[in-house]
Amino acid sequence: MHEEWHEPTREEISLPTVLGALADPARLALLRALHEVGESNCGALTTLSGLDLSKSTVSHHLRVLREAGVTRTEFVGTSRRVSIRQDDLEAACPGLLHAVIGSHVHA
Amino acid sequence: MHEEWHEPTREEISLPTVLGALADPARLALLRALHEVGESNCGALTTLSGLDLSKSTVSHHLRVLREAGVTRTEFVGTSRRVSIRQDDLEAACPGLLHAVIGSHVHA
DNA sequence: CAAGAAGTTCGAGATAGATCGAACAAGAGG
DNA sequence: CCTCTTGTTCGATCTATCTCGAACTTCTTG
Repeated sequence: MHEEWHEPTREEISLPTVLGALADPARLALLRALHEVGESNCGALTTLSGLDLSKSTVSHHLRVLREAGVTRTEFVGTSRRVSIRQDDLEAACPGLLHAVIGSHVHA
Repeated sequence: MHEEWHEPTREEISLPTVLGALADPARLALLRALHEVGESNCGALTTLSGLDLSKSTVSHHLRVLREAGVTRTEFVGTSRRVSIRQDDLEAACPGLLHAVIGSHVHA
């Protein structure tokens, strides 16, 4: 099979859900790493973000981001290409991504 | 007693905590009502926001907002004056409040 | 002072979330 | 075909969150 997963359409993106997805240090770290590098696969992203979490946990976090509409995930062989849905996010929650990514507040 | 509660200083405000505080429809509704009216007390805020929640639940949500550094709460007799810490929030998480309050994404 | 009004706190119940290891699926390479 | 690499899914566990009603604290007011 491996039909793509369900990712919300731009109109389906909901602010509380997005905020919930971002309200976790691990996911924030993943998102920032992703923003720096543009796009990446799960393993590289884990390393890049400096997280010490199991594969399954990272997979879980990436799923939360994906299902909130924050990221896009494409199949590339046995790997995945993850990227930020910048345009959709900007349309749904103007300014939010920038505020979160660019913030100097950490941890 | 009734010394004021502990509210985080501007420097203590953390992005994940703020995002967590905002990642709830009820708190988002309270915050929007608060933003419209400038400042208010708990009861009026409950009415204004159109929420159908018990006093204790609203008290809980306002506590989460307060402890995240999003709102300020002052004692006024037996009532409370709640307001948004706009400056501190803008300093700690630039653009975030505006992105969240001004968003056209609902529910 | 007695009543009432405004909130808080506590304890309980239910639901959601984070994390892991083990088992699984599927492409890539020899 | 066998094995390695990448991720996903499942089940379990632990912790946090939402919600309420009941009891309490403090002011305010008759």
